[in-house]
Amino acid sequence: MNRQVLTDDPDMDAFRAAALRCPLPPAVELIGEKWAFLILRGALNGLQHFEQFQSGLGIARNILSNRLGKLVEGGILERRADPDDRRKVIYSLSAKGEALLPVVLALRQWGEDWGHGKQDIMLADQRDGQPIQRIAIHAQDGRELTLRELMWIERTTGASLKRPASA
Amino acid sequence: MNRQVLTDDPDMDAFRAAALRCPLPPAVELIGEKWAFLILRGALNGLQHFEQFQSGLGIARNILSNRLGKLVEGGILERRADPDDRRKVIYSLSAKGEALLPVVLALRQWGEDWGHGKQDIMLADQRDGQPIQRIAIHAQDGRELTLRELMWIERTTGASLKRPASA
DNA sequence: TATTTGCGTTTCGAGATGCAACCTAATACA
DNA sequence: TGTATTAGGTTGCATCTCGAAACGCAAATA
Repeated sequence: MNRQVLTDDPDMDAFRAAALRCPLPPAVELIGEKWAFLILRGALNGLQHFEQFQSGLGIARNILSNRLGKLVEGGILERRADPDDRRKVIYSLSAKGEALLPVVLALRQWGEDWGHGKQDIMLADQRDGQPIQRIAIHAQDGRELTLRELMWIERTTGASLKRPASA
Repeated sequence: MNRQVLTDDPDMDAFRAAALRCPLPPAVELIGEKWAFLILRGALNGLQHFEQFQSGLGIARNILSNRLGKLVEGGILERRADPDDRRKVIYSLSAKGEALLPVVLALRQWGEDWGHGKQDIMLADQRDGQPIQRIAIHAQDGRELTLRELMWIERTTGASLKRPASA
């Protein structure tokens, strides 16, 4: 009964096996969706209230309500009443939500690189006002790496794997 | 007729104005979707054929067909006939598609950090077998920066902005 | 020639989405 | 005080998308 379904393709089997423990699908389930991602961007830019998201993003109210709920449920946003105006609700990023900044920034950068419009504002270090570095994959020695310069290794042993198997 | 709708909230107006030129929405339109993202992961891991994606991801055939088409249309995947077997079609990443690796990796890393399962394999530098660095936001001097250490500046002048306005 | 494989398309029911109208509590205004 | 407005939803309904299974067709295989 606990027999594994195997194909004649060892790569596929490896892929499926690895996919079972892959952190990506649950993450995608949470923010891999148009509105969730745009809400996240809004929150990173300081939007806090229902009406701000609604008019800022142009999302339908019922969908916004649903998405905010899921993001809160997923621990990305925190929901609390506004002490200054008890009609209002404040949605703010949790630490888990703020940790998504590199993902959003990497995607923004990709969008700019590949012609989906360029912003005339950019992020900078508050300390000296210098723009931040590009987001990239770096080797320990600091070199930038591309897909073809990478290999998979086992976390514990460091042993190398012939083929990739699930990001 | 070309009158702009203004609210009484200047932050919101700035946000909406910036959103019009933001590279994120088009990017999200392309890959900000459950299956598109997982197809991308598959492609980064060497999946090439329709049947590989289908059985590997467990996606319905019509949806897979549709998503592959959109990814090709969006320039992320390239579609060509397999010279060795003309029934087969090879979907391979374009340069534009490969450039999404940091996005996928950043999200995988986030998933691992926040308890959505940890892989026992990791990416390493082919040159020395050392694991890659974490993906993060770096200042010019190399320091890692968090959301609160960042500010927005104007790209051309370097002038600082009081408030953030669209990632 | 008959069968299998690869890559789709078609069909159809279920669920998600978007819009507008409505609701309720808290606040602001007269 | 009474009335209007605002914030944050919910409800109803038409439409769109999704997913599973069946079907089609060309190329490969037996």
